[in-house]
Amino acid sequence: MSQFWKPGTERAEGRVVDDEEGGVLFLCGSRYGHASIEKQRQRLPVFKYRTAILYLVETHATTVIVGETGSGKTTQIPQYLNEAGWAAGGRLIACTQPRRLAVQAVASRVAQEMGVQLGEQVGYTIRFEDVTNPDVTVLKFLTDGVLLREMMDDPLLTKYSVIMVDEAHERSISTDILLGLLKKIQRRRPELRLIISSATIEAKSMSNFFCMRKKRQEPENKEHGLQVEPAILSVEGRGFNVQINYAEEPVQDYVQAAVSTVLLIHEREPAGDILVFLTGQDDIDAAVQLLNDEIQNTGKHSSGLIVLPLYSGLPRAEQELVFSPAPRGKRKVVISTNIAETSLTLEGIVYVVDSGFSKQRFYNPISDIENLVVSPISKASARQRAGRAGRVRPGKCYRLYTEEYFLNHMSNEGIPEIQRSNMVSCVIQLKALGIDNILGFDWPASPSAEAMIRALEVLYSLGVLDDDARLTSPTGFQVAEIPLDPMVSKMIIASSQLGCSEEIITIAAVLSVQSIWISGRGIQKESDEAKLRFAAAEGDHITFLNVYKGFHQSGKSSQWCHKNYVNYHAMRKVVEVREQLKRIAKRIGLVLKSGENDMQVVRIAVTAGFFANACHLEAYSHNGMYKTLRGSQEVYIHPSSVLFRVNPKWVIYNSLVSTDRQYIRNVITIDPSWLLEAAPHFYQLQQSNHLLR
DNA sequence: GAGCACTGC
Repeated sequence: MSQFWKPGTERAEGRVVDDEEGGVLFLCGSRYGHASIEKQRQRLPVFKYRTAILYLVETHATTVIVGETGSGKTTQIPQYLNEAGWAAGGRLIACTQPRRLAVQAVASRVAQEMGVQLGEQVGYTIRFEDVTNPDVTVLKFLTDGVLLREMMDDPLLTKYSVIMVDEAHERSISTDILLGLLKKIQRRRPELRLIISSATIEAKSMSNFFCMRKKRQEPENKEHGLQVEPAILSVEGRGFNVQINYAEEPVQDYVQAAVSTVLLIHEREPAGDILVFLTGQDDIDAAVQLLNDEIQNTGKHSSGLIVLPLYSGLPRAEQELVFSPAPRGKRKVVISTNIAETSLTLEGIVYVVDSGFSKQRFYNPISDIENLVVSPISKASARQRAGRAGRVRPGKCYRLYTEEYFLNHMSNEGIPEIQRSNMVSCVIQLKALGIDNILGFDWPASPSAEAMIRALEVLYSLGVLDDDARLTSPTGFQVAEIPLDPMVSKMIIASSQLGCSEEIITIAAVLSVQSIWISGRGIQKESDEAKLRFAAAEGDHITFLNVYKGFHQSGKSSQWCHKNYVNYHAMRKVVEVREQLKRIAKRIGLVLKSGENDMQVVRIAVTAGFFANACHLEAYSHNGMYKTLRGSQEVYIHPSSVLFRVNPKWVIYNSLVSTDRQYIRNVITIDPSWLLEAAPHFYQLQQSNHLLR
C-alpha cells in the first residue's frame, strides 16, 4: 500500500479560530489542531461549557459555534438556553436544520433528555407535520424552509427570542436566504439572539457576514450596548481520529482507482466496513460490477466482501440493505453518492475512499438550462467525507488525489447552491417578505446578476410582478403563498378561473415528485407496457391524471401500484402534496372545481403557466426535432414521454434536461392560439404572424 | 429509445 499511498502531513489545515484573534473563547482544541493550540487549550468541564454559551448569548447578538460531530451542540445548546430563561414570557427558542429527518431526530432526542413528551415543551414542525402545542412549546425544531414560510406571516419572527441555525456551512438556498433575513431582522430587533452553527472552516466567513461594525451605515447598534462583533466558540466532538492518506500521483480513472483501493484495504487492513464516495449511478454500477468480477475471478483473494450500491434512486428495499451489519467474517463495502455525506449515516464505517468528485447542479441564466456536472468537491466536503470513517473507532481515509492538489487547488468552501440555481422561487419569496430592493439584498453569497434579472423577467411575464417589480394583487401574492415553482403556481391560479383546479392540482402534485414510475434494469419493457395503459394522446400531464384516477379508484392500494409499475411511495407523496395544495388554494380564495372530462380546459390552464416553454416541430424534421419559441433552441421529446415518436406539431414542456441532446420532459400538446391568449405581452405581434403561418 | 447528485416548502 505504501507504493501508492502517502499519509497526510496533519497540519492545522483551514483552522480558522485561534486564540490570537481576541474575543475567541477556547473550550478545547480540534483534533486537527496543531501543537501550539494543543498546549494552550483548556479542557473545561461541562458546566463551564454551559456557562460559556450563556455568557456569549448574553453579551453577543450573534454567536458562531463550530464543532464536530457528537459535540452535543445541536441538542445541548437549546436546553441551556431554555434553562437560562430565554423562552420566558411566551417566547420560543427555534432551532433549524436543513433536513426533515434531522429535525425529527434532534427534537425527539432533546425531548427524551428533558424527560418530556414530544409535542409539549419540545416540539417540531416540518412540511406536512406540526408536532407542537402553541400553549406549552418552548423549544421548537424546524426546517429552515418552514421558518422562511413562517416569516411571510411574521416577518420579524416576533415569537422567537433565540434562533439557532444548524449546519449553516452546508449553504443550502434556504439557509442562505434565512441568514440574510436574520441579519436584517437583527437591526430591527437587537434583542434577538442568533446562534449560527457551522463547520470550522466556514466560521470566519459566517462571523464576518454578521459583523455589523464593518458596515459604516450601522452605527446605531452601539446604542444598545451590545458587542456587535460575533463571537466564535469552538467545541470538541467525540469523533475518533481519522488518518488521511493521499494518492502519490494524480489518478486517471477514479472508478478503477476506487476499486483497487477497496481491494487493497480488504487485503491488508483489519476488519471494518468501507464507504466509497463516487458521483452517480453510472460510476457506482460500474464499480460494483468491477468488484464483483474481481471477487469471482480471484476467488479466495477477495472473498468476504459484500458490495452494496447506494443512491437515492435505488428502490427502498435495496437501500435498506446498507444498514444491516455485515455477517461475521465479512466486510461490507458501500459504494455511494453524496447521499452518505450528509443525509444518511452508516454505522460501522472504518475506511473511507474519496474520489474527490460529486455531481453538482449548475444553472445557466443565459440559456435558462440547469445541468448536472461532475465537479471537484471542496475541502469542507472532503473533511466531512473523511469524518464518516471515525464514528466508531479510529479510521482511515484514502483520498484519490494528491496532497498537493488538496492543499493548493481544492477550494475551501465550494460554490453555494444559490450561485448555481434558478432564482425564480427565491425572488418571489423575498418579494413576499417585503424585500423591495432584491438586487441590493445582503446575501452571505450573492447570486449572479444575470440569474436575478432572468428571474425578474420570468416573474414579470407571469404577471406576478408589475412594472415596478412589485407583487401584483392578487396573482403575485397568491403565487407566493403556494410552495411550488411560480410557473406551476400560476397554472393553479389559472385553473381556478377556468374551472379545472381539481385536475391541475393533481398534475402539480405529480410534477413535484421525482417520478411516479418504477424504473430499473430488466423491467423496462414491462414498465413501458404498463405506462401505455394510462397513456393519453394529449400528453404526459393527462397521463398523470389517468394514473392518479386509477390509484384513487384502487383505494390507494400498494398492490395496484406494484401491478402497474407505479411507485407507491411517490403516489403517497402526491396525495400528501395534493391535500396541502387544496388547503392553501382554499385559504387564498381559489375555487376548487373539477373540469370533469374536459381535457382541453386543463391544457389551457397548463399553457397559462408554461407558455414560455412552447415548442414547435421543425418542418420537414424526420428525427423529431423541435425548436423552442423563445430562443429557437433545438430540443427533442424525451423517450420517457408518452408523446415520444408521436411528435405533435405544438407542445409545451415542464422541464428541459441537457445530456448529449436537449430533451424536453413532461410534454403536452397545445393549440398555438392559446399562447397569445395566455401571454399576449410575451408573444408579440411578429411572433403571432409566425404562429399563424 | 434514455437516464435520474441531494435536499426542501
